[in-house]
Amino acid sequence: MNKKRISLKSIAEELNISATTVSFILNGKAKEKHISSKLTKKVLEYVAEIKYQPNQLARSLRTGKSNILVFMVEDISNSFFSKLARVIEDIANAKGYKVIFCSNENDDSRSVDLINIFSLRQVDGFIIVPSPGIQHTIKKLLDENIPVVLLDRYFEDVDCNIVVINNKEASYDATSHLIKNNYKNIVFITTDTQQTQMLDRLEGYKQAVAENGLEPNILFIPYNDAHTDMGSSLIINHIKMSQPKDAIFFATNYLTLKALEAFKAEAPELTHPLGLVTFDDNEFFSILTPTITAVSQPLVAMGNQLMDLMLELLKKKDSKDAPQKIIVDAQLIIRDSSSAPQ
Amino acid sequence: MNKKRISLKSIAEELNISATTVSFILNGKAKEKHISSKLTKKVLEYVAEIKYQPNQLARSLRTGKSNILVFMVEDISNSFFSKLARVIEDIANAKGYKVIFCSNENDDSRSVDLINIFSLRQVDGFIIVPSPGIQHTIKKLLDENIPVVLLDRYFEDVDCNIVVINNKEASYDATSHLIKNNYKNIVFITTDTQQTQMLDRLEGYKQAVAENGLEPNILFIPYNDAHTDMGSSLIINHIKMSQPKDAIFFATNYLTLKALEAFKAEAPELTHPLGLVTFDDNEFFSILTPTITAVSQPLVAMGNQLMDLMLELLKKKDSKDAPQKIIVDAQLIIRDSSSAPQ
DNA sequence: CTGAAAGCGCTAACAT
DNA sequence: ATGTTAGCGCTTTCAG
Repeated sequence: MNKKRISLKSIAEELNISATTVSFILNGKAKEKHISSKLTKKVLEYVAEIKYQPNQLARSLRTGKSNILVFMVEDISNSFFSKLARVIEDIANAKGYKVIFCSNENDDSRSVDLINIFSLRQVDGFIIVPSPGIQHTIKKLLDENIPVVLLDRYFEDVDCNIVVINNKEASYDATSHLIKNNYKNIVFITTDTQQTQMLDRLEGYKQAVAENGLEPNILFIPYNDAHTDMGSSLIINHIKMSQPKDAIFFATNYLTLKALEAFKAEAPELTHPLGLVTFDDNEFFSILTPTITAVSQPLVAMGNQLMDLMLELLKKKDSKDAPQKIIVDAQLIIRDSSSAPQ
Repeated sequence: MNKKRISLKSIAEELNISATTVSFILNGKAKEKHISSKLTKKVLEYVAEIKYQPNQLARSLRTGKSNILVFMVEDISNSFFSKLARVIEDIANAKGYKVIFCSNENDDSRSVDLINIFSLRQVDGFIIVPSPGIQHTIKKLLDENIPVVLLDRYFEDVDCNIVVINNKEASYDATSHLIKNNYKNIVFITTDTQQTQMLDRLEGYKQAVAENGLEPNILFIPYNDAHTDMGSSLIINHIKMSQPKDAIFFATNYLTLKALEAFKAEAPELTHPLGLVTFDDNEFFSILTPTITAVSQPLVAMGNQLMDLMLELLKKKDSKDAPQKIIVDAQLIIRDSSSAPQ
């Protein structure tokens, strides 16, 4: 049993040629380097026989490329992000890239740590759902000419490639839909983060309400309460106080989940007459009673756009083209929860 | 602006000492190597000032360690796996490891490809939800003394560390629960894969049914149909044919989802009188009508056990201790869907 | 107490 | 048409 790890060198020795030649052949430069086709064939066959696979680490160290991408999201266990992760993973794999996923919890220091750590590993590119205050870190990446695409939200003052949905319009449409169905007091429940996606959704809601001569009714849940029972309590209390109990528009999926859980457990009498619309579709929404109307973000389209952009950046890393802002249209999926009240 | 990338060497030059000394200090070997505390302090301060961070790739190439773990699951967008991923990610990060997630789709060649690719990147350890036929690849990893922990399912003929739940008992208990609640014709719906977790669940069901003098009623869905409409049709047809329409026990979460979708859309009249129990809990089960009884796999406990094992393996990679088989108890969460029929 | 030097495995100018 | 050589940035043995 040959214990010696196979390497370029060991192959070269075995075949009595130089490592360079082997390297050229393996990297498809045989033609270009005028290496005889017999030798090429011989090497290829030998390599196939012993199933040699080059050490990627050494290669990366030398070339500066790792063929690894980072996909940093708020929370990989959130179904929106995990579904999207799957789309991206598949595209990346097909193109020879591996993907590292990580969750930043919308926390700046966590984001910065993760970005630093992966930069040191010579990651080739970043797809990032940025936490509120990491403009500086993003800029640093851009300055170093590292491919970055921002997802879901962005910074006005950072000139970066981004893929987002038309949050404001989608929110406007969803609100208008409720209004058209005769709801008058639409509570908009959102978080208190000052990030673009949430502000745009709020804006769309406000505009639709104003245009129809209605009063806005907005509940801000502190971000840190949103995943806790504190969040549910705030929601339930607010709804109990609202007159008339009419409709709710949730600005993001985890608020919806928290609220539905709480309604079911503690105030089932509230949920029945309420109109409900939420951002982010979920496979369970068509099974719930009533089925839930949702603003669906087109995962596959977004994943494709994201990777198209990224692959382009990866190709021509040098050229400083103007960054692109890609806006994907969300779709309102109308189900029972938003039908006109009796 | 100093364009020169900072490296150990550049620091050494700047400070007029050797790279060796810097390396020792940075790796906490100052004491051990009897380096003067003044020098140590000076270096540490300088390094902090210029925010030097060592190139991990070079370090990995030299040491053979990457501080990266792979977590390979069937499908990262499946909520069971993405929730677990989150638990593992957090523990790993706290211990200085990064995690690469990937989905093998329960496909052997995909699994083998992924494992190979990551081996070449000197990944430190693998947590794997194995596809049916990769014993050989797992054995190869073990032979090379690479830390591997199998999750959810395993191979009888591979001597590997594993973390699983008590599938058979959990399944037996869930079936018994239905029987106790007076269900007589319990359809067990599973996939046709021959993997341990599914076989054990089937076994538990059979045993409970047999002990109570009932007839087993088993529906095998081909794995490749399970995520498609073909799967739903098979289920609906089978239930329509079953007399009496009584109860269903789903052996895995995606079957449940598919079936619930289909029932809601095409045969709402069926679902009402049926008793339902499923493997794998979901946050939406307590919101559905009726709420769904589920065998809950304790994610946090599993994640902890998994990482305990992995970290132990990582520490003493040499010693060939007997592999451990850790069995975590699942919990039956009783909700409305399994209450006694009227 | 500190440094020189070898080497992890690969790539790519620069020979020849 | 193929080989020599010099690194990529780090760790670690061995010498002093």
